[in-house]
Amino acid sequence: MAFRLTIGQVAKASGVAAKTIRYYEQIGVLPAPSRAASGYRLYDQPGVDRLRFIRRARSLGLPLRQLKTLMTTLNSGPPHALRPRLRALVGGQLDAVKKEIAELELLRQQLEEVFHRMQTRASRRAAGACQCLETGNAPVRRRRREARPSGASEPSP
Amino acid sequence: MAFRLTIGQVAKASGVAAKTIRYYEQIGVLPAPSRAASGYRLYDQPGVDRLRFIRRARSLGLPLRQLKTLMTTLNSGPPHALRPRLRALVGGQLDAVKKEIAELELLRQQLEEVFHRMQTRASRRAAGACQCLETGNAPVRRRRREARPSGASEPSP
DNA sequence: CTTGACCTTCCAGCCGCTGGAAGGTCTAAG
DNA sequence: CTTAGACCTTCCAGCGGCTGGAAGGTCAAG
Repeated sequence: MAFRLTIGQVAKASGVAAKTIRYYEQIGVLPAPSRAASGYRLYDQPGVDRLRFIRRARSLGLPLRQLKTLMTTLNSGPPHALRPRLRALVGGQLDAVKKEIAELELLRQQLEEVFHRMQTRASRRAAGACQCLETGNAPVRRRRREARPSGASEPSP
Repeated sequence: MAFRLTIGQVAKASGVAAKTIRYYEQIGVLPAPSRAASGYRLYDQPGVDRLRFIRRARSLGLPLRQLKTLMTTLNSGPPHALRPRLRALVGGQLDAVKKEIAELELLRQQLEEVFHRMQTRASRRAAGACQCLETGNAPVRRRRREARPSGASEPSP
């Protein structure tokens, strides 16, 4: 009994939003699934597995671009060959994360310094440029972009 | 002798790319400067100061949206009033950075675990879904977005 | 039959720039 | 003078990874 899930069901089953699934398909990270007569997408077990894999990989921060090549390679060749590729990706991501942590620690120091300076020294001449932020050459950083919960309560498999 | 700099000169002087300056003006973070007969933008000392302030604030990760309200408030009211606002912004950013560091530490743990598992346990059945990435519910993370150097060699002031 | 939950497609926006095209201006050299 | 090239102007588009919303089709329950 090969089960077939609609996109909403597979979204719940995998913890990936339906819109995101369509997007993954659109950019070629996922292959197009079969369709019902109505045009509805229908997913089978491998489809769900792929999606869970992607979700996990994304939760580790692997970029879709890399995942895309990984997935297309996987769909058209022996699967054992991509173990080392995946390991390299994970290793690269590990390095990147370490680096980013180091950068953020630096930023934190700067912010703490500025914060304390602003507390203690009340600057007098706060003209066109406020001098409370005056030195320092840290790299420019974006503010946190809220990570999606992704906890999606693994349902009954 | 009130000096007037073209956008390229002020870009060098402030360490902010000319394109970025135009962009800041466009979104209302910076007021429109005066223009030469040719249409060239011309910046004066307060203009340069504002730009340096923005650059520093951005280097601390303060979002442009906030900076915009800060700057417009500054341009139309008493400057001392925004010291606490700025301090609140910096404090908020500090909290956000701490939180992000904590998240990244978690992610690093996960990546290290996965990396080591992939080294030791060679998984046999690597079918549609590779099981090496199978558990875990970390929030989704993006890969590092290369921070711009921003060291821009503060020139002679 | 109607309601409402689901599904489809497509287009637009988030952030903070950055690249490029198409054209105007300024400076210095030949 | 012309010309080269470095600068400036505007506008449009794209990066990543989604997410929101519009406009419309489908399906099961009441």
